[in-house]
Amino acid sequence: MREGLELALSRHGHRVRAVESGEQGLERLRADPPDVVVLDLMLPGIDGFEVCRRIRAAGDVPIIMLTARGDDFDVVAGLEAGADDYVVKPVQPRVLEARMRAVLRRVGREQAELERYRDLTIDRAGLVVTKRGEPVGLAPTELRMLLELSGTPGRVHSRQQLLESVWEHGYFGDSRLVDACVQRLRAKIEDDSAAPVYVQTVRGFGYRFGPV
Amino acid sequence: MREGLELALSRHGHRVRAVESGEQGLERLRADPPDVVVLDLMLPGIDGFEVCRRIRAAGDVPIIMLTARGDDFDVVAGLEAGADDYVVKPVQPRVLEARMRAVLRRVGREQAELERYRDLTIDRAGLVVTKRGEPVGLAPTELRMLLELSGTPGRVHSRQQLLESVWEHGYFGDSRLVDACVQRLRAKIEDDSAAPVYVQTVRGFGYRFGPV
DNA sequence: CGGATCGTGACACGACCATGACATGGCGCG
DNA sequence: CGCGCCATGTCATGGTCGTGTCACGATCCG
Repeated sequence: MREGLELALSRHGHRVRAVESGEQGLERLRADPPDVVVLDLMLPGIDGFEVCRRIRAAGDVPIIMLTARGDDFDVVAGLEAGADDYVVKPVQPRVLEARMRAVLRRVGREQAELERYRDLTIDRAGLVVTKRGEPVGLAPTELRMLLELSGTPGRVHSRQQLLESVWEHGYFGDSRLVDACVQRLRAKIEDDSAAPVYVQTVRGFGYRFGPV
Repeated sequence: MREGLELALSRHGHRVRAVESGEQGLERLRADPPDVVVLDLMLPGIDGFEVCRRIRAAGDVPIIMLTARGDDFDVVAGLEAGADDYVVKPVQPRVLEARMRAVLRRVGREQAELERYRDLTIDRAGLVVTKRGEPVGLAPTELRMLLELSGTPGRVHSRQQLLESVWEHGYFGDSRLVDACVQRLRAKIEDDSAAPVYVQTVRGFGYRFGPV
Protein backbone atom coordinates (compact mmCIF):
# COMPACT_ATOMS: atom_id res chain seq x y z
CA MET A 1 0.00 0.00 0.00
CA ARG A 2 2.86 2.32 0.83
CA GLU A 3 4.43 1.81 -2.57
CA GLY A 4 1.08 2.24 -4.28
CA LEU A 5 0.43 5.56 -2.60
CA GLU A 6 3.97 6.71 -3.24
CA LEU A 7 3.58 6.02 -6.93
CA ALA A 8 0.15 7.59 -7.22
CA LEU A 9 1.08 10.76 -5.34
CA SER A 10 4.33 11.09 -7.26
CA ARG A 11 2.46 10.97 -10.52
CA HIS A 12 0.35 13.85 -9.30
CA GLY A 13 3.37 16.02 -8.82
CA HIS A 14 4.02 15.54 -5.13
CA ARG A 15 7.46 14.82 -3.79
CA VAL A 16 6.97 11.76 -1.64
CA ARG A 17 9.32 10.23 0.85
CA ALA A 18 8.08 6.90 2.14
CA VAL A 19 9.63 5.17 5.11
CA GLU A 20 8.95 1.84 6.74
CA SER A 21 8.72 2.61 10.42
CA GLY A 22 7.98 5.33 12.96
CA GLU A 23 11.62 5.65 13.88
CA GLN A 24 12.66 6.21 10.29
CA GLY A 25 9.86 8.71 9.87
CA LEU A 26 10.84 10.76 12.91
CA GLU A 27 14.45 10.79 11.82
CA ARG A 28 13.51 11.81 8.34
CA LEU A 29 11.31 14.53 9.80
CA ARG A 30 14.23 16.15 11.53
CA ALA A 31 16.41 16.00 8.46
CA ASP A 32 13.91 17.30 5.93
CA PRO A 33 10.51 18.44 7.25
CA PRO A 34 7.75 17.77 4.73
CA ASP A 35 4.64 19.84 4.11
CA VAL A 36 2.37 17.08 5.37
CA VAL A 37 2.73 13.69 7.06
CA VAL A 38 0.54 10.72 6.16
CA LEU A 39 0.73 8.37 9.10
CA ASP A 40 -0.51 4.82 9.31
CA LEU A 41 -1.46 3.55 12.73
CA MET A 42 -0.30 0.03 12.01
CA LEU A 43 3.44 0.32 12.43
CA PRO A 44 6.30 -1.93 13.39
CA GLY A 45 8.00 -0.74 16.59
CA ILE A 46 6.46 2.32 18.28
CA ASP A 47 2.80 2.74 17.38
CA GLY A 48 1.15 5.45 15.36
CA PHE A 49 -0.29 7.42 18.27
CA GLU A 50 3.10 7.77 19.89
CA VAL A 51 4.63 8.83 16.57
CA CYS A 52 1.83 11.35 16.21
CA ARG A 53 2.43 12.83 19.63
CA ARG A 54 6.15 13.12 19.00
CA ILE A 55 5.67 14.81 15.66
CA ARG A 56 3.23 17.22 17.28
CA ALA A 57 5.63 17.88 20.12
CA ALA A 58 8.42 18.65 17.68
CA GLY A 59 6.51 21.07 15.49
CA ASP A 60 3.32 21.88 13.69
CA VAL A 61 3.61 19.69 10.63
CA PRO A 62 0.12 18.68 9.54
CA ILE A 63 -0.69 15.00 10.04
CA ILE A 64 -3.23 12.85 8.24
CA MET A 65 -3.90 9.50 9.84
CA LEU A 66 -4.72 6.26 8.13
CA THR A 67 -7.15 4.25 10.23
CA ALA A 68 -8.91 0.95 9.83
CA ARG A 69 -12.52 1.25 8.74
CA GLY A 70 -15.06 1.78 11.43
CA ASP A 71 -12.60 1.96 14.25
CA ASP A 72 -14.08 4.99 15.98
CA PHE A 73 -11.77 4.72 18.90
CA ASP A 74 -8.77 5.13 16.65
CA VAL A 75 -10.30 8.21 15.07
CA VAL A 76 -10.97 10.00 18.30
CA ALA A 77 -7.69 8.94 19.86
CA GLY A 78 -5.89 10.00 16.73
CA LEU A 79 -7.43 13.45 16.69
CA GLU A 80 -6.70 13.83 20.38
CA ALA A 81 -3.11 12.82 19.74
CA GLY A 82 -2.86 15.82 17.43
CA ALA A 83 -3.77 14.56 13.98
CA ASP A 84 -5.36 17.10 11.66
CA ASP A 85 -7.51 14.66 9.74
CA TYR A 86 -7.96 11.00 9.10
CA VAL A 87 -8.70 8.73 6.17
CA VAL A 88 -10.06 5.24 6.49
CA LYS A 89 -8.45 2.30 4.75
CA PRO A 90 -8.63 1.11 2.10
CA VAL A 91 -7.67 4.53 0.82
CA GLN A 92 -8.13 5.89 -2.66
CA PRO A 93 -5.21 8.09 -3.73
CA ARG A 94 -7.72 10.63 -5.02
CA VAL A 95 -9.39 10.90 -1.63
CA LEU A 96 -6.10 11.11 0.19
CA GLU A 97 -4.90 13.83 -2.11
CA ALA A 98 -8.08 15.81 -1.56
CA ARG A 99 -7.60 15.57 2.18
CA MET A 100 -4.00 16.59 1.86
CA ARG A 101 -4.94 19.67 -0.07
CA ALA A 102 -7.69 20.49 2.42
CA VAL A 103 -5.35 20.17 5.38
CA LEU A 104 -2.60 22.16 3.73
CA ARG A 105 -5.05 24.89 2.90
CA ARG A 106 -6.44 24.85 6.41
CA VAL A 107 -3.05 25.41 7.99
CA GLY A 108 -2.18 27.95 5.32
CA ARG A 109 0.73 26.12 3.76
CA GLU A 110 -0.55 25.80 0.30
CA GLN A 111 2.67 25.46 -1.56
CA ALA A 112 2.82 28.43 -3.85
CA GLU A 113 5.45 28.91 -6.47
CA LEU A 114 7.42 31.60 -4.75
CA GLU A 115 10.65 33.05 -5.96
CA ARG A 116 12.86 34.61 -3.35
CA TYR A 117 15.51 37.24 -3.87
CA ARG A 118 16.90 38.45 -0.57
CA ASP A 119 14.03 40.33 1.07
CA LEU A 120 11.85 40.11 -2.01
CA THR A 121 9.43 37.32 -2.87
CA ILE A 122 7.56 37.06 -6.15
CA ASP A 123 4.43 34.96 -6.59
CA ARG A 124 3.88 34.68 -10.32
CA ALA A 125 0.62 32.81 -9.98
CA GLY A 126 -0.99 35.13 -7.49
CA LEU A 127 0.81 38.21 -8.78
CA VAL A 128 1.83 39.17 -5.28
CA VAL A 129 5.16 40.76 -4.42
CA THR A 130 6.22 40.97 -0.80
CA LYS A 131 9.11 42.74 0.85
CA ARG A 132 10.15 41.26 4.17
CA GLY A 133 6.73 39.66 4.37
CA GLU A 134 4.85 42.87 3.73
CA PRO A 135 2.94 42.99 0.45
CA VAL A 136 4.10 45.65 -1.97
CA GLY A 137 1.41 47.54 -3.87
CA LEU A 138 2.63 47.54 -7.43
CA ALA A 139 0.81 49.09 -10.35
CA PRO A 140 0.05 46.81 -13.30
CA THR A 141 2.84 48.12 -15.52
CA GLU A 142 5.33 48.11 -12.69
CA LEU A 143 4.40 44.52 -11.95
CA ARG A 144 4.75 43.45 -15.57
CA MET A 145 8.11 45.17 -15.66
CA LEU A 146 9.30 43.35 -12.55
CA LEU A 147 8.05 40.02 -13.86
CA GLU A 148 9.79 40.57 -17.16
CA LEU A 149 13.09 41.56 -15.60
CA SER A 150 13.07 38.91 -12.88
CA GLY A 151 12.11 36.29 -15.45
CA THR A 152 15.71 36.31 -16.62
CA PRO A 153 17.80 37.49 -13.67
CA GLY A 154 21.21 38.82 -14.53
CA ARG A 155 20.33 39.50 -18.12
CA VAL A 156 20.27 43.04 -19.45
CA HIS A 157 17.04 44.15 -21.08
CA SER A 158 17.22 47.06 -23.50
CA ARG A 159 14.60 49.78 -23.38
CA GLN A 160 13.32 48.69 -26.75
CA GLN A 161 12.91 45.09 -25.59
CA LEU A 162 11.06 46.24 -22.51
CA LEU A 163 8.76 48.50 -24.52
CA GLU A 164 7.75 45.52 -26.64
CA SER A 165 7.38 42.97 -23.87
CA VAL A 166 5.90 45.06 -21.10
CA TRP A 167 3.77 47.33 -23.25
CA GLU A 168 2.10 44.64 -25.26
CA HIS A 169 0.29 46.87 -27.71
CA GLY A 170 3.21 47.80 -29.94
CA TYR A 171 4.37 51.07 -28.51
CA PHE A 172 6.52 53.65 -30.25
CA GLY A 173 6.83 56.51 -27.85
CA ASP A 174 9.60 57.91 -25.83
CA SER A 175 11.86 55.21 -24.47
CA ARG A 176 12.29 57.41 -21.43
CA LEU A 177 8.94 55.97 -20.43
CA VAL A 178 10.85 52.89 -19.34
CA ASP A 179 12.96 55.03 -17.04
CA ALA A 180 9.90 56.48 -15.41
CA CYS A 181 8.42 53.07 -14.81
CA VAL A 182 11.65 51.71 -13.38
CA GLN A 183 11.85 54.72 -11.17
CA ARG A 184 8.40 54.10 -9.75
CA LEU A 185 9.18 50.43 -9.34
CA ARG A 186 12.35 51.19 -7.44
CA ALA A 187 10.57 53.57 -5.12
CA LYS A 188 8.44 50.65 -3.99
CA ILE A 189 10.83 47.72 -3.76
CA GLU A 190 14.24 49.23 -3.09
CA ASP A 191 15.44 50.27 0.34
CA ASP A 192 17.59 53.02 -1.17
CA SER A 193 16.63 53.94 -4.67
CA ALA A 194 19.95 55.73 -5.08
CA ALA A 195 21.73 52.39 -4.61
CA PRO A 196 19.33 49.89 -6.19
CA VAL A 197 19.78 46.22 -5.38
CA TYR A 198 17.10 44.55 -7.45
CA VAL A 199 16.73 46.69 -10.56
CA GLN A 200 20.14 47.83 -11.67
CA THR A 201 20.97 50.36 -14.34
CA VAL A 202 23.38 49.36 -17.08
CA ARG A 203 24.34 52.67 -18.48
CA GLY A 204 23.98 52.87 -22.22
CA PHE A 205 22.18 49.54 -22.52
CA GLY A 206 19.21 49.16 -20.23
CA TYR A 207 18.28 47.45 -16.98
CA ARG A 208 19.06 44.21 -15.25
CA PHE A 209 17.47 42.32 -12.39
CA GLY A 210 19.86 41.31 -9.65
CA PRO A 211 21.20 39.96 -7.42
CA VAL A 212 22.08 36.97 -9.50
CA MET B 1 -21.85 25.85 26.53
CA ARG B 2 -24.61 25.61 23.94
CA GLU B 3 -23.58 28.87 22.38
CA GLY B 4 -19.92 27.90 22.44
CA LEU B 5 -20.56 24.64 20.62
CA GLU B 6 -22.86 26.34 18.16
CA LEU B 7 -20.17 28.84 17.28
CA ALA B 8 -17.39 26.27 17.02
CA LEU B 9 -19.36 23.86 14.87
CA SER B 10 -20.62 26.63 12.62
CA ARG B 11 -17.08 27.74 11.99
CA HIS B 12 -16.27 24.24 10.87
CA GLY B 13 -18.89 24.37 8.19
CA HIS B 14 -21.80 22.66 9.95
CA ARG B 15 -25.25 24.10 9.91
CA VAL B 16 -26.24 24.21 13.53
CA ARG B 17 -29.63 24.78 15.08
CA ALA B 18 -29.47 25.18 18.83
CA VAL B 19 -32.56 25.16 21.03
CA GLU B 20 -33.06 25.61 24.73
CA SER B 21 -35.30 22.78 25.76
CA GLY B 22 -36.43 19.29 24.86
CA GLU B 23 -39.81 20.53 23.73
CA GLN B 24 -38.26 23.02 21.34
CA GLY B 25 -35.92 20.34 20.07
CA LEU B 26 -38.68 17.87 19.31
CA GLU B 27 -40.68 20.54 17.56
CA ARG B 28 -37.70 21.59 15.53
CA LEU B 29 -37.02 17.98 14.65
CA ARG B 30 -40.39 17.63 13.01
CA ALA B 31 -40.02 20.85 11.07
CA ASP B 32 -36.48 20.33 9.79
CA PRO B 33 -34.80 17.01 10.58
CA PRO B 34 -31.03 17.38 11.04
CA ASP B 35 -28.32 14.90 10.13
CA VAL B 36 -27.42 14.38 13.78
CA VAL B 37 -28.71 15.43 17.19
CA VAL B 38 -26.42 16.43 20.03
CA LEU B 39 -28.44 16.01 23.19
CA ASP B 40 -27.58 17.14 26.68
CA LEU B 41 -29.09 15.20 29.56
CA MET B 42 -29.44 18.23 31.77
CA LEU B 43 -32.54 19.87 30.42
CA PRO B 44 -35.34 22.08 31.66
CA GLY B 45 -38.71 20.36 31.44
CA ILE B 46 -38.72 16.79 30.20
CA ASP B 47 -35.36 15.14 30.76
CA GLY B 48 -32.84 13.96 28.20
CA PHE B 49 -33.70 10.29 28.35
CA GLU B 50 -37.30 10.96 27.56
CA VAL B 51 -36.33 13.27 24.68
CA CYS B 52 -34.02 10.56 23.38
CA ARG B 53 -36.73 7.95 23.44
CA ARG B 54 -39.16 10.21 21.63
CA ILE B 55 -36.63 11.08 18.94
CA ARG B 56 -35.87 7.41 18.48
CA ALA B 57 -39.58 6.61 18.31
CA ALA B 58 -40.07 9.25 15.63
CA GLY B 59 -37.23 8.25 13.35
CA ASP B 60 -33.65 7.12 12.95
CA VAL B 61 -31.83 10.40 13.41
CA PRO B 62 -28.44 9.68 15.00
CA ILE B 63 -28.10 10.95 18.57
CA ILE B 64 -24.97 11.86 20.46
CA MET B 65 -25.44 12.37 24.20
CA LEU B 66 -23.62 14.77 26.42
CA THR B 67 -23.11 13.21 29.83
CA ALA B 68 -21.44 14.28 33.05
CA ARG B 69 -17.97 12.90 33.46
CA GLY B 70 -17.73 9.38 34.80
CA ASP B 71 -21.41 8.92 35.26
CA ASP B 72 -21.62 5.34 34.08
CA PHE B 73 -25.27 5.07 34.87
CA ASP B 74 -26.08 7.90 32.49
CA VAL B 75 -24.02 6.30 29.75
CA VAL B 76 -25.73 2.95 30.00
CA ALA B 77 -29.17 4.45 30.36
CA GLY B 78 -28.49 6.78 27.45
CA LEU B 79 -27.42 4.02 25.11
CA GLU B 80 -30.40 1.95 26.15
CA ALA B 81 -32.65 4.91 25.46
CA GLY B 82 -31.40 4.79 21.88
CA ALA B 83 -28.36 7.08 21.73
CA ASP B 84 -25.73 6.21 19.15
CA ASP B 85 -22.76 7.57 21.04
CA TYR B 86 -21.91 9.72 24.00
CA VAL B 87 -19.39 12.40 24.88
CA VAL B 88 -18.47 13.35 28.41
CA LYS B 89 -18.50 16.93 29.58
CA PRO B 90 -16.62 19.16 29.48
CA VAL B 91 -16.58 18.62 25.77
CA GLN B 92 -13.98 19.80 23.27
CA PRO B 93 -15.55 20.85 19.98
CA ARG B 94 -12.87 18.88 18.13
CA VAL B 95 -13.76 15.70 19.94
CA LEU B 96 -17.46 16.23 19.44
CA GLU B 97 -16.89 16.83 15.77
CA ALA B 98 -14.89 13.62 15.46
CA ARG B 99 -17.72 11.69 17.11
CA MET B 100 -20.26 13.35 14.87
CA ARG B 101 -18.31 12.35 11.78
CA ALA B 102 -17.87 8.84 13.09
CA VAL B 103 -21.58 8.45 13.81
CA LEU B 104 -22.57 9.96 10.48
CA ARG B 105 -20.18 7.67 8.69
CA ARG B 106 -21.58 4.69 10.57
CA VAL B 107 -25.10 5.44 9.45
CA GLY B 108 -23.90 6.25 5.95
CA ARG B 109 -24.58 9.95 6.00
CA GLU B 110 -21.07 11.20 5.85
CA GLN B 111 -21.30 14.69 4.53
CA ALA B 112 -19.18 15.70 1.61
CA GLU B 113 -15.82 17.26 2.05
CA LEU B 114 -16.06 20.90 2.93
CA GLU B 115 -13.59 23.63 2.19
CA ARG B 116 -13.40 26.37 4.74
CA TYR B 117 -12.26 29.91 4.18
CA ARG B 118 -12.85 32.05 7.24
CA ASP B 119 -16.61 32.35 7.49
CA LEU B 120 -17.19 30.74 4.12
CA THR B 121 -17.59 27.04 3.46
CA ILE B 122 -17.80 25.47 0.02
CA ASP B 123 -19.24 22.03 -0.63
CA ARG B 124 -18.14 21.13 -4.13
CA ALA B 125 -20.03 17.89 -4.16
CA GLY B 126 -23.32 19.30 -2.91
CA LEU B 127 -22.81 22.69 -4.55
CA VAL B 128 -23.68 24.41 -1.31
CA VAL B 129 -22.04 27.55 -0.04
CA THR B 130 -22.57 28.69 3.52
CA LYS B 131 -21.60 31.84 5.31
CA ARG B 132 -21.29 31.55 9.08
CA GLY B 133 -23.40 28.43 8.87
CA GLU B 134 -26.19 30.09 6.90
CA PRO B 135 -26.61 28.90 3.32
CA VAL B 136 -25.96 31.50 0.64
CA GLY B 137 -28.30 31.59 -2.33
CA LEU B 138 -26.02 31.85 -5.33
CA ALA B 139 -27.15 31.98 -8.92
CA PRO B 140 -25.72 29.30 -11.24
CA THR B 141 -23.22 31.59 -12.92
CA GLU B 142 -22.14 33.10 -9.64
CA LEU B 143 -21.62 29.63 -8.24
CA ARG B 144 -19.54 28.51 -11.21
CA MET B 145 -17.49 31.65 -10.86
CA LEU B 146 -16.86 31.01 -7.17
CA LEU B 147 -15.96 27.37 -7.80
CA GLU B 148 -13.57 28.33 -10.56
CA LEU B 149 -11.85 30.99 -8.50
CA SER B 150 -11.70 29.03 -5.27
CA GLY B 151 -10.44 25.97 -7.14
CA THR B 152 -7.04 27.59 -7.22
CA PRO B 153 -6.93 29.96 -4.27
CA GLY B 154 -4.40 32.74 -4.49
CA ARG B 155 -4.08 32.45 -8.23
CA VAL B 156 -5.10 35.32 -10.46
CA HIS B 157 -7.63 34.53 -13.16
CA SER B 158 -7.81 36.88 -16.13
CA ARG B 159 -11.16 37.95 -17.48
CA GLN B 160 -10.53 35.99 -20.64
CA GLN B 161 -9.78 32.83 -18.69
CA LEU B 162 -12.94 33.27 -16.67
CA LEU B 163 -15.03 33.87 -19.78
CA GLU B 164 -13.80 30.58 -21.19
CA SER B 165 -14.08 28.52 -18.03
CA VAL B 166 -17.24 29.90 -16.45
CA TRP B 167 -19.15 30.58 -19.65
CA GLU B 168 -18.47 27.27 -21.28
CA HIS B 169 -20.08 28.01 -24.60
CA GLY B 170 -17.29 30.04 -26.16
CA TYR B 171 -18.24 33.57 -25.37
CA PHE B 172 -16.92 36.63 -27.15
CA GLY B 173 -18.84 39.48 -25.63
CA ASP B 174 -17.82 42.24 -23.38
CA SER B 175 -15.38 41.07 -20.76
CA ARG B 176 -17.01 43.58 -18.46
CA LEU B 177 -19.58 40.86 -18.02
CA VAL B 178 -17.11 39.23 -15.65
CA ASP B 179 -17.12 42.37 -13.54
CA ALA B 180 -20.87 42.30 -13.25
CA CYS B 181 -20.88 38.67 -12.17
CA VAL B 182 -18.16 39.26 -9.61
CA GLN B 183 -20.08 42.23 -8.35
CA ARG B 184 -23.19 40.13 -7.80
CA LEU B 185 -21.17 37.39 -6.19
CA ARG B 186 -19.58 39.83 -3.80
CA ALA B 187 -22.90 41.27 -2.78
CA LYS B 188 -23.82 37.82 -1.48
CA ILE B 189 -20.66 36.52 0.15
CA GLU B 190 -18.75 39.58 1.25
CA ASP B 191 -19.44 41.45 4.46
CA ASP B 192 -18.29 44.70 2.90
CA SER B 193 -18.18 44.64 -0.87
CA ALA B 194 -16.07 47.77 -0.81
CA ALA B 195 -13.36 45.83 1.01
CA PRO B 196 -13.71 42.32 -0.40
CA VAL B 197 -12.04 39.46 1.44
CA TYR B 198 -12.80 36.47 -0.72
CA VAL B 199 -12.88 37.77 -4.28
CA GLN B 200 -10.13 40.31 -4.70
CA THR B 201 -9.54 42.61 -7.63
CA VAL B 202 -6.09 42.60 -9.17
CA ARG B 203 -6.15 45.77 -11.14
CA GLY B 204 -5.06 45.33 -14.71
CA PHE B 205 -5.03 41.53 -14.53
CA GLY B 206 -8.23 40.02 -13.20
CA TYR B 207 -9.55 38.50 -10.00
CA ARG B 208 -8.20 36.28 -7.29
CA PHE B 209 -9.78 34.19 -4.57
CA GLY B 210 -8.37 34.92 -1.15
CA PRO B 211 -7.56 35.06 1.66
CA VAL B 212 -4.09 34.00 0.67
C1' DC C 1 34.36 71.08 -19.32
C1' DG C 2 30.52 69.63 -22.43
C1' DG C 3 27.44 66.36 -23.87
C1' DA C 4 24.97 62.34 -23.12
C1' DT C 5 22.50 59.59 -20.02
C1' DC C 6 19.69 58.83 -16.20
C1' DG C 7 17.02 60.03 -11.76
C1' DT C 8 13.30 62.72 -9.75
C1' DG C 9 9.12 65.10 -9.07
C1' DA C 10 4.87 67.30 -10.81
C1' DC C 11 0.78 67.07 -13.44
C1' DA C 12 -3.12 66.10 -16.42
C1' DC C 13 -5.37 62.81 -19.17
C1' DG C 14 -7.30 58.52 -19.52
C1' DA C 15 -7.79 53.66 -18.43
C1' DC C 16 -9.91 50.70 -15.32
C1' DC C 17 -13.28 49.18 -12.18
C1' DA C 18 -17.41 49.49 -8.88
C1' DT C 19 -22.11 50.37 -8.88
C1' DG C 20 -26.73 50.64 -10.06
C1' DA C 21 -30.37 50.68 -13.51
C1' DC C 22 -32.66 48.39 -17.16
C1' DA C 23 -34.19 45.08 -20.86
C1' DT C 24 -34.49 40.47 -22.05
C1' DG C 25 -35.41 35.83 -21.69
C1' DG C 26 -35.89 31.49 -19.37
C1' DC C 27 -38.11 28.85 -16.03
C1' DG C 28 -41.34 27.56 -12.61
C1' DC C 29 -45.79 28.02 -10.83
C1' DG C 30 -50.48 28.64 -10.91
C1' DC D 1 -51.31 28.38 -21.53
C1' DG D 2 -50.35 32.72 -19.30
C1' DC D 3 -48.18 35.07 -15.65
C1' DG D 4 -44.45 36.61 -12.88
C1' DC D 5 -40.07 36.15 -10.84
C1' DC D 6 -35.34 35.74 -11.21
C1' DA D 7 -30.98 35.28 -13.59
C1' DT D 8 -28.27 37.34 -17.00
C1' DG D 9 -26.24 40.47 -20.31
C1' DT D 10 -25.70 45.41 -21.49
C1' DC D 11 -25.10 50.15 -20.66
C1' DA D 12 -24.16 54.56 -18.40
C1' DT D 13 -21.99 56.98 -14.63
C1' DG D 14 -18.67 58.33 -11.46
C1' DG D 15 -14.47 57.92 -8.88
C1' DT D 16 -9.95 56.31 -8.25
C1' DC D 17 -5.58 55.53 -9.57
C1' DG D 18 -2.30 54.35 -13.03
C1' DT D 19 0.31 56.25 -16.72
C1' DG D 20 2.59 59.09 -20.20
C1' DT D 21 4.90 63.38 -20.66
C1' DC D 22 7.74 67.14 -19.54
C1' DA D 23 11.17 69.86 -17.25
C1' DC D 24 14.96 70.10 -14.39
C1' DG D 25 18.75 68.42 -11.78
C1' DA D 26 22.29 64.83 -10.96
C1' DT D 27 25.74 61.91 -12.65
C1' DC D 28 28.84 59.76 -15.63
C1' DC D 29 32.05 59.69 -19.54
C1' DG D 30 35.21 61.23 -22.95
